[in-house]
Amino acid sequence: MSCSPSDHENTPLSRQERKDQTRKTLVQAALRLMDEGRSFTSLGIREIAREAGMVPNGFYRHFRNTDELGLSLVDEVALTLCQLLRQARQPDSADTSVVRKSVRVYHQYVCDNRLLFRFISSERAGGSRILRMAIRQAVSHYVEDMASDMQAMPAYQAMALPTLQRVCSLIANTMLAAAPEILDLPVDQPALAQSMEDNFVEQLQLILLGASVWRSA
Amino acid sequence: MSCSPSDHENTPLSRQERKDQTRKTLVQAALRLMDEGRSFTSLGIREIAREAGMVPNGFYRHFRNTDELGLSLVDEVALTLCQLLRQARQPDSADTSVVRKSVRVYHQYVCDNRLLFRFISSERAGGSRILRMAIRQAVSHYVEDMASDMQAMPAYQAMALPTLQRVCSLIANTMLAAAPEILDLPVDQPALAQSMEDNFVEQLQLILLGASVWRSA
DNA sequence: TGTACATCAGTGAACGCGCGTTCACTGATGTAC
DNA sequence: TGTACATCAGTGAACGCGCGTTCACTGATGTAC
Repeated sequence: MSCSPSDHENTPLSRQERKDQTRKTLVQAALRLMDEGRSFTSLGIREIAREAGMVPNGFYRHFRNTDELGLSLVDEVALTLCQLLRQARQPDSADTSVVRKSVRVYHQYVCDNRLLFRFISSERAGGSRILRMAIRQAVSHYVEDMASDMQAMPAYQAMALPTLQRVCSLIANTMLAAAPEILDLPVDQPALAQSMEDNFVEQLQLILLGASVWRSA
Repeated sequence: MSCSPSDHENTPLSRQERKDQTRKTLVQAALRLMDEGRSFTSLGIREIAREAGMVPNGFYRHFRNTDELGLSLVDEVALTLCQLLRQARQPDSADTSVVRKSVRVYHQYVCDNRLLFRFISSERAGGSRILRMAIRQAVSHYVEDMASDMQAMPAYQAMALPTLQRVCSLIANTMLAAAPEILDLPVDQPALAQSMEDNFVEQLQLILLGASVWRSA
């Protein structure tokens, strides 16, 4: 009857913990449906619940409607972008190999967070205005963080913050525009991936080059 | 009983002309629905027909399903981008005022083609893979045309075509990323529009500056 | 030119189905004593 | 610790409604003679 220590680690989840878990299941179900070629505004409560393995009205225990689930998705976006930034805190110059390394890290990160990047890409300019604005704000926040990170680097200390933010905004746009292309890459054509990477690297280098000249102009 | 010359100009449309006209009405109806915050994949045959003022099954006289209508939309996108390029054929240097003028032309163009730019923006990375690919191809074509246009200019003649295409791709990305922001601008805040324009101008200048240094490097 | 027939864009009614939402419920978890 | 009660995440059935799709139709336009 009494619980062994191992039981304490596995089974006895509190009611709240179970609820949070189910909520996450619903959010993931929505992401999975979108990965199958659906847009957020086309998702229905019944199909999300079904994908999550629940009865239709179970949805209402967690969200009042799909918009509310959408905002929960944006929270996850903000978190993911924040982690991406932390992961990219190493590069500190416009040096060729560093940019290439960053591009590879980003590529991997997009693949690892495939569902979420599909969501960001498609809903950043998508149908729902609320979601669009929320994602835009998350991206803005990401850009600001990136800019203050860069300002701490020796190479960019002379640059005015607004200019740096503009540069970071350009970089973020370029990155986000690359995401759907990365996700649509056919798995059996590594040459295509390579040429896309080269292209991506050169575009970023061009931006950084422009920035360095701008700074000294 | 006989037709006057003025009648010849107005009324006597052929069956095919009437059909084409109805088809356009359906396409415009779909665009209007998307402008109201709907994504393409969430559009239904019945509501498109309703918005176009037809009986539900009238849709089938023009398209087999919504995807077929989508491809028709992409055709219009290609056409619109082509016109945009023609309209922007004047600027021929990275000179400040020219970039600003181009940005203003673009801004106006996006507003004039509001519905179509909403569609491009939201479906470029949207749910339907077919549509995504089709739009991407239209944009690629636009980028190539822009690149060969620029290559004819004295300032860019020394630049290799692949590099120019990369630059144009960056410009196109920046432009397309700006479109939804332009469309979401509140009408009563001209200051916001101004700061967005300034930002947009500086980003393009930075790209062109990077390109000019790249070329001579 | 006039007539007889073919075509076919758009109509109106009907179908089966999945949708969002509601309701009363069940039974495990949490709380008070 | 044990008992009695409250809470509430998830269930199952039911509702009215709009959906996609089909069918036979109408009547104006187009064509052949």
